[in-house]
Amino acid sequence: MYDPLIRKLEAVTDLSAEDRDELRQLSRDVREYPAKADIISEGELPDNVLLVVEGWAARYKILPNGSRQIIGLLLPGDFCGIHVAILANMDHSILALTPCRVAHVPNEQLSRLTSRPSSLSRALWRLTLVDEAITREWLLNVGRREAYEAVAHLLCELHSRMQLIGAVSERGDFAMPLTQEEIGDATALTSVHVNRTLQRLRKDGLIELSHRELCIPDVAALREVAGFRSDYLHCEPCDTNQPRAILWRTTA
Amino acid sequence: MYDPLIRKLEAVTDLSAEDRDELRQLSRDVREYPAKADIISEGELPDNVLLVVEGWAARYKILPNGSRQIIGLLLPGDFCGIHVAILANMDHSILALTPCRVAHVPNEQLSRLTSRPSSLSRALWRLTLVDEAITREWLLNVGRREAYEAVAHLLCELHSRMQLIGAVSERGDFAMPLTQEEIGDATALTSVHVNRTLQRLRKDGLIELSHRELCIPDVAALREVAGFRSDYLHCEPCDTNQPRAILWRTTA
DNA sequence: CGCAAGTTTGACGCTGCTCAATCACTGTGG
DNA sequence: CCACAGTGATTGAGCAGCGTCAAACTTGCG
Repeated sequence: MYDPLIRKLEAVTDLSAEDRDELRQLSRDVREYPAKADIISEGELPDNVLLVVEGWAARYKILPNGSRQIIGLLLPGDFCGIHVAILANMDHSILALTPCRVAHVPNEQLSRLTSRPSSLSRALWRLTLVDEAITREWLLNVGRREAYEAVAHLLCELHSRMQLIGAVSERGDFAMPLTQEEIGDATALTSVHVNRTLQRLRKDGLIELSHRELCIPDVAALREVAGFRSDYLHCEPCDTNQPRAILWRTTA
Repeated sequence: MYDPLIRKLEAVTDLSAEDRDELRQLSRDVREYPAKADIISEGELPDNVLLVVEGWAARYKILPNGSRQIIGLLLPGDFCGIHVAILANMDHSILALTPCRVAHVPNEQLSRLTSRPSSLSRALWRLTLVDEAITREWLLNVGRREAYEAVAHLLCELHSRMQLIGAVSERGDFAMPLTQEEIGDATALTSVHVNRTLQRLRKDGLIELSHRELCIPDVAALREVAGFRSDYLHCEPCDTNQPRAILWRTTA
């Protein structure tokens, strides 16, 4: 069975059969959400960690003036909040962009995996690091990149993340269900401007996008215009021979 | 002795004498950085957790085109990276904006505090939550708020954070060492436009800013124009009677 | 006193927004 | 099988917020 989380973790670490088993156990309580449904709403106090099993979701906030900012995208295999969301009320909402299947993971179950020294634990912690790095990169997108580069950068990010979970075909195309309005809310542009920007990217031969399918014929070229450097996603295997993080070790 | 971290934690939780002692022990290895010095540079692999004891610092990234985005401000009592930065290379740099005193905390020492169930551990975890919430709020600032509101919002945030560590006088003013260029790099504006925006805020009687001293005569008014809602900073004490987070508990 | 860093001001232009209409696609019910 | 509606994509015209460039001014400091 295809499991995006396992794929993602195996890209950076070796998993034992038991590890894989424990990870699969996380998805015991899977619930369905239709597109456009809120999975968690601002102010809620979630009592489960959520794991997207299938579909795309988005963290977002609404301003008093009505404009929406998407502050992160959740793809299959992504946790939302992994642990910290448990400490306090949500300060933002999470919305299903497509029909979603979301696993509700009891906190205890996940903490069993994250609170012991193991390569699995290390790999799971690394996921939160990547989430934060993505948010920081979005700040650059929204703040300092022009529309053309920003949209390109977002698409590069999605390409990398989809590739990580094995969702990119050999021809280099993948399902990209975002509407232009949603791309706009992620990059702080209007859908109108996103439209013109996408057209320019198409005209320049950098992307082929239609019917929710995105193909990037020359990834290097798109990354070049986007100024995309994949290292912030930490896709490459880490040096497990040198365990520098000892978050879990309680005795020095 | 004035300790910003202890003050910050005491705002949301009760600390025992031992807790305070352990926290003070974190600052055994304090190093000095002059203004404009990099405290950590992108690509480094820090082997200590850093804790700002005195002074202001900034996380930032530089784009190929040369523009800089400040992705977070570190005030006294703030950790940088608290734990996650240890897992991999830094994807951004940290710069001393003023002369800084920074404690270098061995990972083991901090993990001793964070890996056991206690109100102190809970409070420390909460700090990382707040850091992330701040980054998300900055996304709104940079992406969806107009310059006038964005600058106002940043100043509101700084006011709240300085108040938390007891650095705001009774008259409501505090040291705000950012230059207009730095404010610009934080809000994704140019220093020229920041200048005009600050003038407008001054003219509207919302702020008094000169000589690195900021006074907000009517906090509610400034928050109003900024659309500032302090809850994302989680300043209010949490309900310790209902310990919902059991990150540390390994047996269910 | 004189330099460096930061602030202020003005003129001008570009990127991206607004408003609004039209087109395309898909699923629905008659 | 087709008219219709709803959602999203596309296009155009006009405009405004903010950037750029450049110069003058102010302040802190050695």
